[in-house]
This record gives sequence, structure tokens and C-alpha cells, in this order.
Amino acid sequence: MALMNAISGPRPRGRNPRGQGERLREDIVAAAVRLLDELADDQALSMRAVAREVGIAATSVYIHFADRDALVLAALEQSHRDLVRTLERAETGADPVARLRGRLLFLGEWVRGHQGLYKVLHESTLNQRASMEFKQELAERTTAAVQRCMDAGLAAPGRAAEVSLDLRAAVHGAVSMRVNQPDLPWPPLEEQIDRFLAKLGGIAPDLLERARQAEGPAPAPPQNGSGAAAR
Amino acid sequence: MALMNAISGPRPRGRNPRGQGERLREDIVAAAVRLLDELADDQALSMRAVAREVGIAATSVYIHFADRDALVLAALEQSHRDLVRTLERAETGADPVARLRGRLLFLGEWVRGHQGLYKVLHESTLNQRASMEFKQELAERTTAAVQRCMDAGLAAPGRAAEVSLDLRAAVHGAVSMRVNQPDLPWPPLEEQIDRFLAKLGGIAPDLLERARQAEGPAPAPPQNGSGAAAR
DNA sequence: TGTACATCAGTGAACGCGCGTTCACTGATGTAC
DNA sequence: TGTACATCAGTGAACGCGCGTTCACTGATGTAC
Repeated sequence: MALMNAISGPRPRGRNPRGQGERLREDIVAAAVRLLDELADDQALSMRAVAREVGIAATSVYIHFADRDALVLAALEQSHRDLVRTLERAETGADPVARLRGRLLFLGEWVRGHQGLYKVLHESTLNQRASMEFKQELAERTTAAVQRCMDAGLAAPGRAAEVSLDLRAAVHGAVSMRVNQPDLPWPPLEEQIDRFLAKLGGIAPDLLERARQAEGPAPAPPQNGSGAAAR
Repeated sequence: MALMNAISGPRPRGRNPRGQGERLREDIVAAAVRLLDELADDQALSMRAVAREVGIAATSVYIHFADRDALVLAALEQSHRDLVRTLERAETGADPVARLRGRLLFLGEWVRGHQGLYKVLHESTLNQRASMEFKQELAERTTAAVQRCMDAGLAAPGRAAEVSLDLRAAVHGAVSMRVNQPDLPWPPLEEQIDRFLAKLGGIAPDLLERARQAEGPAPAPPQNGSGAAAR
């Protein structure tokens, strides 16, 4: 059914049954997420384009969202929740080093598959207009992952918050450069992240090597059905 | 004269004398640079706003620029040239470590004073639509600065291009996080850059300490007369 | 069982705006003869 | 010395567009009595 809709274009969207008005809200948010991933710019998202994507009148968006910023914020919060959820699911296992490493690699892969969403989440001017506190969760969990490595004696002792900040800055910069200058010849992100883990994280190379072996060749890229991954 | 114009608003701009038509081009680029620094978004810059800023008819912009992207590109190239020029001027002295360190710190200060320009240069979607090869120069000069440290035995030997890439990624991420989430409590950038130099650059802490002493308390922030520094 | 009413899930037309860009034009200044 | 013409540095009006948002409205479905 969803497949047919995707093929046949603008679906003949009937009104939701009584009491199910919130379904439209979910459809609007999902459409906004798709468009934001394509546009890579919150200012470029228009209410009318979202309505067209959903197959409703432009005014119907206002039933659920006061204005454009409110819709963009809802879309970003949803995307971020999805990211955190899949990230937690991927971060299993007992080895703290493997978990921290897998975490950063997964983030890198997620960005590769959702470049537009990454840009809107972290680089759009909406950051200056609205607070997006939900993003703090990612930072805190990364700090916790660093702390676990230190507690287990697998990383050089130090201030976990500081090491986490440096790691996040480095990975952020590495993926940002790749997203924003996609035509330049970038070396493999995985190796760069391993250097960051060794040098900034203070993790012994043999421990990283072990984690690399345990993981397998490469993490599976995320695919949420977003068109941006194909770009 | 320039001060009076800044105070009295839209100046009565006479036409340039014959043969001096290129002056208008310079004024247009300067206005575009100012507006881009304020807007922090290339898509938000309008030809009409630039014309208003200069005090000319909107159509006059088309005498010198084919379309909006051409104007934005010219403004960015100009900004980048200015940055490189002031950066080279600041990077004097014989100690390769002090030069590399001063370079990264100066870049950090420049970004703090030109947040909007930084965002448009490195994070705007124009990067996907047009090539901005002039930016390569910065990367190459940073790699050269790293190479000099290695050659002098002041940094751990290694591949300079790789170390330079890691340093640039880390610094880029550090400043990007501060620019995009200005309300979060960030620790001092200078200390973070020193950690990057020590851990990613392989520079001994005592050499960094010596460079820190030699430089003085803090580098002077750049002031180009752009309004963005006050925000 | 009927019926008036309330609620829900949306819609269509319209307002006013700023925008990128095109077009034909102006008026001052130089220059060939 | 005069004059026709070319060039230069811009301008004003207009086109058509998509946008955010508001407003009064529709029509189906449930519910109190």
C-alpha cells in the first residue's frame, strides 16, 4: 500500500476517520522530514510544498502546527529521536571500546545517509532562532560511553566530558567537511575516526584493532526510505 | 566620510565618472559581504537587498553579476582572500610550532568575528551548486605549516597531509559547534586547540607552552567593520 | 426511532509581500570628422 | 569650432512567481434528548 502510493504519486488522500486526526500530523511530519533531507536547508522548506507532498490543502498544515518553525522543529525532533533510537539499538555488546567506536562509526554512517537532515539539525540558522535541547542527549550518551572506557581501564584516564567534547568536535568536523564539500577526494572516514579514538580518546591501538575485527568489514548503512541517500 | 555615510543611512550615491564603473562592482561585493555575514545564509541574500544596501537600483546589480549565485561567489571569494591575507600577515616568526598554533588560533578568532561568513563559506548549500576551489589554499597552507613542524623535529613524524586533515577537521568541528549552538556553555577554544595540537599534531606540551608564553595573553580579535561581530 | 445540534477533519479563495529577472530607456561624457 | 554619433553608467516599470497566513466555509459523523 505504501509502495503503491510511492509509485503512483499524489495519492487520493481521504479524510481520516473521526478521532484519528492525529494521523495527518504524523504524515505532515514525515513529509517535512523527507523534504528537509532533500533541501538541506530549513528556510527552503515551504508549508505549501509540505502540503503538496502529503496531498492536502496548504491550510491543513495549520491545524497541527502554528507556523513553519514549529513544523521544522517537530520534524527535527522526530528525526533526532529516530537517530537516537537506532543508535542505541546498534550499540550492543559488552566491550566499552567497541561500543564507543561503533557509536561514532554509526553516527558517521547516519550522516552519510541523511546529509540534508544532518545539515538542518546542526547547521541551519534555526539553531539561532530556537533551542533544540533534545540534541543534548546525544552528547551526554557519548560522554557516558567515554566514561565507561575510562572506568574499565581501556582508555587513558582523564576528564570524560573533555575527551567527549574533543571527540565530538573532531567527528563533527570530519563529517561536516565531507557533507559540505562532497566533490573533494576524502580518505576513509572509518580510519580517521580510529585515529581520533586513539589520539583524542587515548585508546590503545590494539584495543581498537580488536574492536575492528569484532565488528566485521563495515557497518550497514541506514536506509529510512529517504530519497537523500541516493544523492 | 565613510563614518557619515554609516550614520546618515542611504547615501545620495552619484554615478561614477566615466571609466570608473568597476567601483560600483566593489561596492556591491562589499555590501554582499556585509549582508551575508549578517544573514549567515546564502539563500537569504536577495539582489534587491544588496541594491538597497548600496543605494542603487536593483537592476544595476546585473550590470556586474549575471545572477545571484555569481554575486555570492564573488563575495565569498573576496572574503576568503581577505582572510588568507590577514592570516599570512599574522603568521610571522621563526618557530614553526608558534606559527602553526597561531594559525589555528587566528582562524578560530576570525570565525568568532565573522560567524555568518564562516557559515556561508563552509556550510551553505551553495557548496553543492558551485565549486569554491579557492578554499583549497587554506588547507594547503595548513599542511605546509604542519610539514614545517615535522621537518624541524618539533612534531612527531608522520604524514603531514593526514595530520593536517585531522587538525582541520577537529578545529572546524570545534568552531562549528560554537557558532551553531552559541547558547551552550563552551570551554575556551584556545585550550581545545592546544589539545588538538598536542594529541593530533604530536607536538610536545612544553613546546606548546613555550609558544603560548611567546604569544601573550590572547590574540587580537579581527575587526573588519562588519556588523556581525557585535551580535 | 427521529432530529437538532456539536464536533471533527479538513478545504478554497484570497491577501499582500518580496523576490529574480527582463526590457526599453535616460542622460552625461567623450570622440571622429 | 561645431556637430553627429558612440559609449558609458546607470534607472523605472513591469512580469510572473511562490510564499506564509487568514478567513469563512463544507460535509461527514457522532450524540443528547
